[in-house]
Amino acid sequence: MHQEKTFKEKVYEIASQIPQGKVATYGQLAKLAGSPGAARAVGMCMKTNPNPHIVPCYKVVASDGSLTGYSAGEGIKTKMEKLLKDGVKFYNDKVDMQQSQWNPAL
DNA sequence: TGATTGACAGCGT
DNA sequence: CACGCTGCCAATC
Repeated sequence: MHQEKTFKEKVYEIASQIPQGKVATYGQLAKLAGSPGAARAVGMCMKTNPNPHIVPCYKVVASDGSLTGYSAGEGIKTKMEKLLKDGVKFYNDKVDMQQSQWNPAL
């Protein structure tokens, strides 16, 4: 292996570090991965997600707290249920970013 | 190598 | 408040 961890590898690692009861936005993961603005690239990584059991992609939500993507189970519905099970606070059909957005510095 | 894709983000209408 | 368009970035075909 010559190449260092690629962007998506970093994203997977960071996503797996999201604590229980918290969520992160695509843009946030992108920034933590070293490429702020690559929110779309992060989304593609989740889609290609080769290891869904180590990458809690359901903890990754849109910047406004709305759930996007997720093709497993009932889709967004299942994703919401998983987040609720994790202790994430919801507000209407969106995550309460005020309380549940992950703060890596914390 | 080039073009296309994709689970976004921000702003405008 | 809901919808649409543009811009950004990395991976994949």
